[in-house]
Amino acid sequence: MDEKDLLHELMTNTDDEIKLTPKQAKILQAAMEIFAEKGYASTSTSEIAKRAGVAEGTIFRHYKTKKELLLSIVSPMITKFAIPFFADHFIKEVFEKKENESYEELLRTIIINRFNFVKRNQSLLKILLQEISFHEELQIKFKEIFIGKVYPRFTKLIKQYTEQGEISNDFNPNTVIRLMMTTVIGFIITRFVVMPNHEWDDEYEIEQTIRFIRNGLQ
Amino acid sequence: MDEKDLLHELMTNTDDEIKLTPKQAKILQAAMEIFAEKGYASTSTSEIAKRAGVAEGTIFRHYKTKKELLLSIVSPMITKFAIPFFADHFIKEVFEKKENESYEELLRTIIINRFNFVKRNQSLLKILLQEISFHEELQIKFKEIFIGKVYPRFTKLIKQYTEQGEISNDFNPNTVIRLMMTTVIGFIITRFVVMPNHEWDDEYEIEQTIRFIRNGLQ
DNA sequence: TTTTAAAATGAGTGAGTACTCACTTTTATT
DNA sequence: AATAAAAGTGAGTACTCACTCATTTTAAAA
Repeated sequence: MDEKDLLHELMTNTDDEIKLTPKQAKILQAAMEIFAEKGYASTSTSEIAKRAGVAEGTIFRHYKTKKELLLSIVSPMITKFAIPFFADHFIKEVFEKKENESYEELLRTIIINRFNFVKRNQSLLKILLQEISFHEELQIKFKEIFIGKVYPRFTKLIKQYTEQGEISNDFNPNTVIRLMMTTVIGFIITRFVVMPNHEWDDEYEIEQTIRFIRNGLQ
Repeated sequence: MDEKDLLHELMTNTDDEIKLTPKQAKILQAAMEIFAEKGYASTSTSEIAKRAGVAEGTIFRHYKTKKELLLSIVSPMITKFAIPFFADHFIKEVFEKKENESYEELLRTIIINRFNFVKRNQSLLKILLQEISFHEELQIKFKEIFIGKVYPRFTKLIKQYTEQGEISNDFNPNTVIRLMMTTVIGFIITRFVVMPNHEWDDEYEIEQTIRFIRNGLQ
């Protein structure tokens, strides 16, 4: 898992049987591209149909509304981005390191993992960031996953590392979460959204970011 | 300065004479509100006119296009946000602290200063964040100010503090800028855009953010 | 090969859209 | 009070929008 992009995954189910018709896949691909380029509201269904090489009516055969098309593209992104924080399959891979190992390795694993995920799904991240303010369904899904899944597990981890003395207990756990997340997400957004064309030494930046967080919370 | 909001400032010149007609001010206010609520592309000029209590034609008497109206609202925000980093008037206030004083005070002054600025201009920040991806004029203005004004001064400061030993010289100066800015801007965006309704202890969060940056870069 | 259902089509529809312009009202100047 | 300029108006214009639906094409089953 995690080696394919989200769009490809949307097209196949767990047994790799085809779920979508070829035209439907074309529609998703085209919509994703244009939404990322010019935003959901400025994108017309006729333009999507054109780029997908499909009649406009075909879009509405598969998606009742333009908004439903958007949600079918963006919704999975929210879950997938948060998955290492709650899906058991990933937890073993990401969280279950040798006992008492400093959290540096954990931090590194998470950052690299999410870095590569976003690298493969830059357009989707852009669309998500743009549209989450305007569509309540996305906000609800985000809150649901964050409050229900990510936050509790995160809190537990931080308390654990605070007890082990790796994180100073002067910091409120919520503040620790905020600082960690803005640093990591801030890096990823800077890297892929704000300055995607800058020449980055990714390995170096990741290592420095880890150092910054470790020092910062000590 | 800095005690009034940007919109009010747009309405008056330096001598506090009125530059805009009352209807024009109403248009700016209404446009700002609705752009922040539902985004530029989803906002119709008829709706702006309605909320402003004005005929639709009046908008186009003052602004040739809907886009010109957007730019007249958002453009000043870019300059104003960056002003403490280059306008001489502000530099004295923000940067010229006692010599050899640790940069903690500088950091605090900048954060509090920009925090309060955004507090008074939350809608404008939201619009700026939403629209900068789609309007080249805004990107150009941003780059111009950042590369020409903010970046050089920032680099100089960081080199200075690195020589003084307050910032570890293991960090590349550009990486330091990135880490500092994502932490500060990440805090402000979390505070006012992502979770504006959360109960924040602003003073506490600001102090912890300063600590995090200081520790992180040492 | 015939039947059946799903997929795809694209001209058509009514509700907007940004913007114009001939005209009226308000304000400033003499 | 007369004149000119600026501000404001709103019906009208050409066009685009998301979405519909009767019809045709494709693909799978019998």
